[in-house]
Amino acid sequence: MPRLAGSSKLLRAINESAALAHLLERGPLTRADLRELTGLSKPTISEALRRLTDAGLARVVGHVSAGPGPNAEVYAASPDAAYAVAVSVRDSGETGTPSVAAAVGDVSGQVRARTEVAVDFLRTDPVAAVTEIVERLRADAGAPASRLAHVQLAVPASYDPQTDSIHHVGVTGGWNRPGLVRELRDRLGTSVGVDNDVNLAAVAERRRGAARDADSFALLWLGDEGLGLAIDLGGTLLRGARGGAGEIGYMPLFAPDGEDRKVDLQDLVGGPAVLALAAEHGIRARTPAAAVAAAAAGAEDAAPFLAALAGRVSVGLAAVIAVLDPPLVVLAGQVGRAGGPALRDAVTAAMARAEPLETTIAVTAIDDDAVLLGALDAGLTTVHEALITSVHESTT
Amino acid sequence: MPRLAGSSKLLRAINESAALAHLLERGPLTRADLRELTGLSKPTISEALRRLTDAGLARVVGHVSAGPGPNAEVYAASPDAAYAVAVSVRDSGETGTPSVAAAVGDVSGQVRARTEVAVDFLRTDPVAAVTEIVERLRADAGAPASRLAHVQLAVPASYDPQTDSIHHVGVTGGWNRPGLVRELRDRLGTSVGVDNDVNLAAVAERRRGAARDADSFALLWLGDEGLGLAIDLGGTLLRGARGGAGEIGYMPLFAPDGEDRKVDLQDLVGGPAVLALAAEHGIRARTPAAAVAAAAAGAEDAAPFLAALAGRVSVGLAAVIAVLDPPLVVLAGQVGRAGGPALRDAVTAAMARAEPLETTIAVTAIDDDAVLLGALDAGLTTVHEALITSVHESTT
DNA sequence: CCAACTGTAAGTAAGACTGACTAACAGTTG
DNA sequence: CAACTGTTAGTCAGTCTTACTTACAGTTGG
Repeated sequence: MPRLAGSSKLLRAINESAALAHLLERGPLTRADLRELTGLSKPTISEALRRLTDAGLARVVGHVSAGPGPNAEVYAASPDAAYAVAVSVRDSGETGTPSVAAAVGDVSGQVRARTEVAVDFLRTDPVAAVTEIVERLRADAGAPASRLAHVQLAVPASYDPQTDSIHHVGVTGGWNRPGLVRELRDRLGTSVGVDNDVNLAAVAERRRGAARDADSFALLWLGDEGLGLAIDLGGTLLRGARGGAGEIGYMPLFAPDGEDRKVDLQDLVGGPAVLALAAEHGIRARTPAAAVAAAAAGAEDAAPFLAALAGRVSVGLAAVIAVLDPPLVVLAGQVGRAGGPALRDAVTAAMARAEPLETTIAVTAIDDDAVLLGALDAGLTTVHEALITSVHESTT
Repeated sequence: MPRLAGSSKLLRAINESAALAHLLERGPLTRADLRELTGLSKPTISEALRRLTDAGLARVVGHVSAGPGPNAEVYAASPDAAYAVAVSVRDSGETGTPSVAAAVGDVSGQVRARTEVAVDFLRTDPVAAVTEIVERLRADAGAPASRLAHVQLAVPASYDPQTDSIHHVGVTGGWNRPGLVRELRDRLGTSVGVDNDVNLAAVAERRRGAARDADSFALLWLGDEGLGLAIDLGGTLLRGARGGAGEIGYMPLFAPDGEDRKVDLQDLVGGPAVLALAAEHGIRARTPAAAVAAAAAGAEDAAPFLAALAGRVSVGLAAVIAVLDPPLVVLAGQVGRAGGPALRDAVTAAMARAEPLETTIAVTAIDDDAVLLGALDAGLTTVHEALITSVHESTT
């Protein structure tokens, strides 16, 4: 419910925003398309487009001929109206120094530059490191600093916006000092978003992956190291009170007549546990993902291993399904992806044994770096919204 | 993001809606108040109020004198602009016939009539029974049929709007035939909402109970019979794919070295389980709630019983907290209410043992029929929204 | 094969209409 | 008398409708 009120200026702002929003969401459109979409008259659409072009937010990108008559001009949101940078920070194995992946995208969604570097956060301050990477990448993409609108960080941790601090950091170094994000914001001069890496992978999954048509879904991340859960409810991510939703790695499991064994889900399906389980079944590999990939590819005696793994996964999923009842669960992460359809079928079978299953299980459909792409998607969405509301305000 | 566009008519509609929305949410207001809230000018506010009054949606309810000058007129949304009826269907024990509670409320939130009857749904068709109750109650309240805008049903079951069917019904009779709600809608000639009783209790808890100031919260319903979970995320209830979110009674519990014992949460904290646990500790009572009430009141040897019960409750809550991370959990239902602060403290202690607890545990603050009141709150909210959008449309 | 013609659609210009704002004012009350 | 409520009059902003100009595609005739 918009509790909005105002005079004719508001009207112009609304109409102009609507036009821009359609251009951003649906791509290039003619005046006639916009007329159809907004229900506005020809002169009004013309006026709105004129103002948007003057403001540098839209431009003519071509002409289209549809039968007799003059060719209609095709308008699109200017790709270089604004840029977003995504930075994905991750622990690259227990020994290696953390690696940072980053990408710049423009308003049209195009990736304009991309990089990956190793950073030792024990010796480098996160703020300095991130600032430098962002600046270099922006320069590489040829984007003017004034057009850099948003920086989206992905961290293997949870972020609590209320206290502005990052918790459960899986990365070494000064990441968990409070106020870090504010500092970054000040240094970069842009808005800065921080989110859990698994949450951002879910964003990518919704945009371009297996969850494209899902109403809601849960994404279970089975990584080489940790595991995590992202919950997408109709396109909105559930983050929890302190950004701690989906921290199911720490979910204590119930031991019925229980001497407290303190078993949690991480002990069952975390990377080391998967490796150990594989070894028990005679499958040896360097990483959990490799072990699962071998099994999925049909190594001898693979079926029992996959079944055992699927059984463990289903334990965690049972809780998720009982609480949330998502129509779709996507398996992702290095291990999830490696498992492919074989793991998916095993999990489906394991779940069906416990209860009549009405939840679809799917495997991630993203081959690239899901976290980085998701962060970019999220960042660009933020930029889109900022542009739309900026139209609102500039007209005031 | 409003993808709204239009001409001056839209402007009028927006402004008028905004005025009505404020009247509905904040209660009686003067023109000056509305000017402040909407930012509109005096003539515009006057015009909007004139139109709302003409449409029977608002009226002058008094005058207020604030210093010199004429006394300002105080406007309020007409209480009798529309009515909502809430109907709560529940199983009253295993032997008794189901009981139905119902109430009529007006736009101002006032309860105008209320009733409670026993209905044998084995012999009476649900549609006929509900229609009759609604009609009688409406007549009792002196509300004209044309003004009855919405009927909200509360059922001890989950409702799947996609298939228009009610699942897991705890009530006997023809409740689970598909299309029932559509039928009811046709018969009553109003919009009809159906929701799980625990969800609706959560609505009441948010409006007038322990969760009034919470950002989000989970409500754990410990009833004399079943248990349930409602999840409120910033004022929106999470319902799940097929209305099955929060069906944690069926959550299978993990047995570590598991011969499948098929233990679920219902077996641990369902009514019979609570009664049995009480008996083990030498506490005998007719209902689970009575047992817990006795313990909370300080019956001898009560502490170990409460601790054991709290331990079981914490098993279920651990899963909820791991998945959702709510800032607040409210214990409700007959057993939860009976437990009072004693149970709350016991659960808090049990939870703190498992992990550093950042979640507040509270006891319901609603003494009346939470489900019925919540259904009425939900119904009236629907009515408010309908009124606001009707203003939008009537101006078109 | 080319040139002119015809019908259709894109975009613009002009005038009418709607709604909100400002400013001034009449009426009330402490 | 001063301050405040609510109305009236006039103005301004923005969109709509209608009519017009211009451009293009396809067709027809030499």
